[in-house]
Amino acid sequence: MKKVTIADVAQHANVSKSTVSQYLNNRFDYMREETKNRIEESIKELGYRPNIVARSLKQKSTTTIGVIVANILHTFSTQVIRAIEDTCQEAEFHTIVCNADDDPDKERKYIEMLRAKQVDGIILLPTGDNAALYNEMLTEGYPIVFVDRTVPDVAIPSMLLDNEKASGMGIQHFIDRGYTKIGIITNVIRNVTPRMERITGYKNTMNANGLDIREDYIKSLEVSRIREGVHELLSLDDPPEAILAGNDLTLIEILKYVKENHVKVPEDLAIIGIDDVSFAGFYEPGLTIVAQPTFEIGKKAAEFLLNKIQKKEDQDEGLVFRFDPKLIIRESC
Amino acid sequence: MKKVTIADVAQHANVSKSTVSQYLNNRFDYMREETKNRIEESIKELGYRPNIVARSLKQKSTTTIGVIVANILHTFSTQVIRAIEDTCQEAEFHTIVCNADDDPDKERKYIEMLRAKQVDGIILLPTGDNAALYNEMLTEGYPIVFVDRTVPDVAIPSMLLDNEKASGMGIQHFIDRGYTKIGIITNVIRNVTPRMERITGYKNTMNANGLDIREDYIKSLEVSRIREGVHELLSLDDPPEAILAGNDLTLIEILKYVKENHVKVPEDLAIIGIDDVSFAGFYEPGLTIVAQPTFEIGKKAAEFLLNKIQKKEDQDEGLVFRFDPKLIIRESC
DNA sequence: CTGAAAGCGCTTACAG
DNA sequence: CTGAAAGCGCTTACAG
Repeated sequence: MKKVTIADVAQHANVSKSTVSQYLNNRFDYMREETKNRIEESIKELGYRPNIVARSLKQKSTTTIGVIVANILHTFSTQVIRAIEDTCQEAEFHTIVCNADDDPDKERKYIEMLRAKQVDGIILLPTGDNAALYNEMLTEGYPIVFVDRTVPDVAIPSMLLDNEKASGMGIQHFIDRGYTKIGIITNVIRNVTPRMERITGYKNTMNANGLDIREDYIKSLEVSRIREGVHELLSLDDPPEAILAGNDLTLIEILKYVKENHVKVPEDLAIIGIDDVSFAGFYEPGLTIVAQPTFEIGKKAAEFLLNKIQKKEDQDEGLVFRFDPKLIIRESC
Repeated sequence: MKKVTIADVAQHANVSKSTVSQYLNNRFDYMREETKNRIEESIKELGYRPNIVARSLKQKSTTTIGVIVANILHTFSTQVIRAIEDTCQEAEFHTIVCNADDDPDKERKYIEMLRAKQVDGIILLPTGDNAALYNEMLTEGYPIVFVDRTVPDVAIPSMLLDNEKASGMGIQHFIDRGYTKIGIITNVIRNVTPRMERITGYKNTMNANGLDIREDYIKSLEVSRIREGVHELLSLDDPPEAILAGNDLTLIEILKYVKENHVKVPEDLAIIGIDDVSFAGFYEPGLTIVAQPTFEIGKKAAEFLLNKIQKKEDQDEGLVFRFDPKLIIRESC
């Protein structure tokens, strides 16, 4: 079963390799009908399949992009990946997905590998800790876009949620329902955009409604410590009656606590989460959620990158693209 | 910012391209320390990054494998993908993941594309409807393994759950808890291994316990019709008191029905699902589940494929590898 | 210990 | 309308 190459087809069809190549690339302008048919038949007969690696080497394009996510465990990441794949699919681009696992070293390694593989561009949900490397790619003009986060002093186009608005929406909904003792829990990795902006949104909205900000109502913890955090919050003399979960993983930890301690939602504790988790609708009670437009975000990121790759012209109409969150009201508040 | 190639490094270090190539491939046996250092420095100075596409063309290996899943919406698929990626990662292989969306045409197209891209092998969660194509790859000796399903008359190695045992375990647990009126719902796409085997397991276990099999307790429906199916089941004169959900998507539909109709679990209806969904633990009540060893399955598939790719020797000690399910008892039965 | 040369399978000006 | 030739950036016998 040796590979059949373009040379075999050429020989079989009694034409030159060039002509077969023209055929493969749909340049029929100057090709006689008869030649065309002969080539077509030879291809079928020999079961020829073009070698894209060879083509890539010559054309300097692999029609493949890389996607590196900081942490694949987030619903957000998987949904964005899906959107990116769908969008690339339409443009006949392939994607290679890598999970940096919140580890900047892994991230760097993946960037190197993907570039060695000559991917035409990269979509990065950055860990944030490789600023020098990011900037290097930027100055080289290598096509890259960020998703979910921006990085200080790195002017790479970023597609991300309007995080302040997102937490603001959740908090405002609590307040509209009459809650005033409202806490927020986020999970901390590094000082990363979404978490900090969400806390800002919380504070701003509390202020705007004339409510005091109590630092002891604000918790930033590692995932493994969130349940403790909930416990501490609820053990306060004057505990919060509502909690905003900063993302899906945080929400899940809170729900685990709720189950373990037979907390009644929303009677004992109202809950709103950011990120529309799969079970929000049929969980009992249905979970009120601030959803991210994950599909739009992924789609925009992919389109932006593909544009950059395909046309050389600059399209950087902006650097930071903010997307609007959406409040989905169910029963947990 | 023109690309620096091996020729540039060679020139800069004052050696030949061959020698640089030796260096890159860690063949230091015959290289003077000094040469080595010179090359090393030149690489750093020039910021040289080898072009893997060129290497792949020459070596006829891309150190990349393709993974095509029939339907990415299943928890099973995403978990298996994760395991495959982790395993490949260790072997310095990359993966390209494609979602066939239960569409045999898409599947065929992906297989063609991946092979044109010269991936070294493919892991397929087959739709099942491309038997001719599967067999073609088999006879060509192209490295391929199946996961989750076998396909009639296609002798490709397959890693999959012991499905009969899985549903048997669930049914036996119902029976052990005193249930005798037990139904099963699966979602139907095509006549695909897991679904059919799970129904067989159901029947066998009922029989083994001296219980009659009622055909009206067995439902195979499209996802969108499952809620109706539950309704029909529970509207029977003599309705089942326990239902086994054939997979995660089915389980979710059942839970939606439960919520909409205020069914009490397990008092009104005991439930067991196959596939350990993310929320099983903190859902109220905790969901009793028959879990698949998704990580093991994915790992085994990847190892098997990589073996086949790397050593040419045949390792087909078997054709169908069955994995044991595990019952996780929580509160829904 | 190192280099010259051929070749992997394509594409692309260019010539005719 | 079609072909010969060069080249993409590597690797790999082989020669010395």
